[in-house]
Amino acid sequence: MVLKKRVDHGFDGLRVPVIPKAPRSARRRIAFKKAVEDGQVCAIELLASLAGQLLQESEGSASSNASEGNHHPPFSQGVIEQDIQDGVKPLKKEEIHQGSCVESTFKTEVASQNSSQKPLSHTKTGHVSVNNSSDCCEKVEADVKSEIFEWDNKFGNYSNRLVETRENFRKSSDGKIKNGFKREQEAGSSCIRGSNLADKCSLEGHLELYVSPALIDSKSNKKSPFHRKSFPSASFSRNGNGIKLGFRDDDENFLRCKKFCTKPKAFRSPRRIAHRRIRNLMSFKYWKTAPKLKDSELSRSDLGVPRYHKRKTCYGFERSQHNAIVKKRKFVDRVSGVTSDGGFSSESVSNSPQKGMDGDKPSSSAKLHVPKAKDSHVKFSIKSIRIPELYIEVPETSTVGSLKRTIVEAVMAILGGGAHVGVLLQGKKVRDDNRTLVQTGISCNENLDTLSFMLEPTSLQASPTVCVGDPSSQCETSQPTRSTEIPVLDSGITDTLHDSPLLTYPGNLIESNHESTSSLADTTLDKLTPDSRAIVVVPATTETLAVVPVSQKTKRSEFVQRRTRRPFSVTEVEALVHAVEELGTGRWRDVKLRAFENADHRTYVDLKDKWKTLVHTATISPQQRRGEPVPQELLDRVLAAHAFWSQHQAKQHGKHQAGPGTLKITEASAERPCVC
DNA sequence: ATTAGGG
DNA sequence: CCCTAAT
Repeated sequence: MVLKKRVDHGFDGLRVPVIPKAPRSARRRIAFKKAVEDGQVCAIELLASLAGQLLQESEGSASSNASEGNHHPPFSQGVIEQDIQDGVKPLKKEEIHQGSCVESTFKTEVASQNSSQKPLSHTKTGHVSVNNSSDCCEKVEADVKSEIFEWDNKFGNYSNRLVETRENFRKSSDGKIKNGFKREQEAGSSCIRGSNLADKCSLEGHLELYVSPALIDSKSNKKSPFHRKSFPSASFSRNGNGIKLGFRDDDENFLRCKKFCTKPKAFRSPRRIAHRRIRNLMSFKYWKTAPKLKDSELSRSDLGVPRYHKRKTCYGFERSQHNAIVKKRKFVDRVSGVTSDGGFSSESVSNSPQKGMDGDKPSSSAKLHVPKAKDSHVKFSIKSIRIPELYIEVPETSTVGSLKRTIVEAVMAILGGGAHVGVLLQGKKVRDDNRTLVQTGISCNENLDTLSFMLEPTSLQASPTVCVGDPSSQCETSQPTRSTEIPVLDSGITDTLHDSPLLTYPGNLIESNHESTSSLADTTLDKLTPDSRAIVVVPATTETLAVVPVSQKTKRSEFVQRRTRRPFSVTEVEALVHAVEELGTGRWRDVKLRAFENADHRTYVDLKDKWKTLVHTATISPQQRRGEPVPQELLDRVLAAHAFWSQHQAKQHGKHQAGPGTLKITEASAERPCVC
């Protein structure tokens, strides 16, 4: 039986990488188990990180015991609203500590199919509270309601009924809490493994937890007070009952998924969802008021990505210059510690030579050099940094140069925003930033090979990293097939990392096109350092690009730039007018087909818009008009046609029944010669 | 995927 | 041109 979990309604929020579900293969299962045991997969942490974000603002006022007043978030509505308005700042894990608690509601929906091909659906809703009331105790309680419809026999106990369970995860610790939360070291106790949330819903692939603005769903979207409020991916709104958490697995197999999505109609195509998600993430509106953004400079282009999708229609690809889009990314990573969150990681820390940088800036991936003698410095030199695969689409006619630029921009879009670097040692994430390298063990030879760095979204710092460094094993475990990277930097350029532009291209790499200024030159190491803003990593759920960098710093990425302006020529206007005269307004697709069939850069929307402006132009005085003047004759026809079609709803049916003829009669004087 | 409108 | 909502 194949199951597919559903994502919620076009959610556009921060998605936190998370809980890998128990893999199927024995081998992976073992690896998975290990991950759990190693504390790399812990529900509490996950929830905590989410909770922490909320706590950020209300930390002080949070009640100390979440188990009480279960259904009442420790935050007043007012606080939350404030939150949203001001934007939610990414929280630091350190901020989540004693005395804090958080409650969240979650909803999981699973669409599946049983042997008889009947659609199944399993919805879980519940309330989760994360409590960290003391220095050494973390507790997660969850009331879960499961509604199973035609659940598969395999899960027999859940067939056609409502199941309510209470799940408690408690983590009493013996150690101190570091960085806010300590990881569960005991397999099975409070880790996700013991959680029904994961177990029962875990299907295949990898589970992922994300926060979603509860109010933003397919329906309420428009009216949602947050609709125009814009909030960063890291923010989330809540309804009366709290944040909405969702668990879902990755779309391991899109095709398969597609198949199921057709079933429960309510289940939207994942791709669509992703698409929507991305688009929303990219929507400038949603970001401009993002919390930490100092200014609104952030332009769409900064968000570099896919809105392009929509244009990828038959008329599509109009991007003339940089018309390339990063459409999606396929994870095909079999190596590195690419995290489930799609973060990119440096795969290799190779031993590179002297060129290494000083130890003071070990920010990015690199390789260490064992300190020689007295020199207590550890030198790192980056061998390469990888990023998840970016699927780029460019017109056949684009030049190699533009392709290069496109790639550069794509990369810059990701790196430009700054990312946080996670350090992984022997497969485990080094969470304590305050420890010294020596203390951490990043100074001995033995560890060199197991040291790796991982770029991750700053805003996710507090969240657990599922996939860790020691790539070979664990990564594969939780995230088998994804992510191929584009080597951003791979060479012995190690030394340049420091003083000069991070990405030093061999000069010729980028053509001297003016636009090529898409500089890598600006990408200095600091951009990779922790202070950078945020990068939203949208798990490669579907075919969409998974990484959406978010940062005002990325001014340059013209990635998803606005299409280059292409004023309509008189000839085009003529063609448009002619077509409209015949077809009328409201049939832009036909107009497109008829008059701009081969003008890929003119979409029917463009034509419609142009018509709109033409009408306007024809309405205003000649002095007010701008741009290449349009013959008055044409404008007259525009007005005539506009007037005509305004009356006769052109909409309806085909061809020009009463079309042109009538028009000409009516507005004879200004009419164009003839149509047929 | 289109259409209709607002920005 | 862009962005969305509604079809």
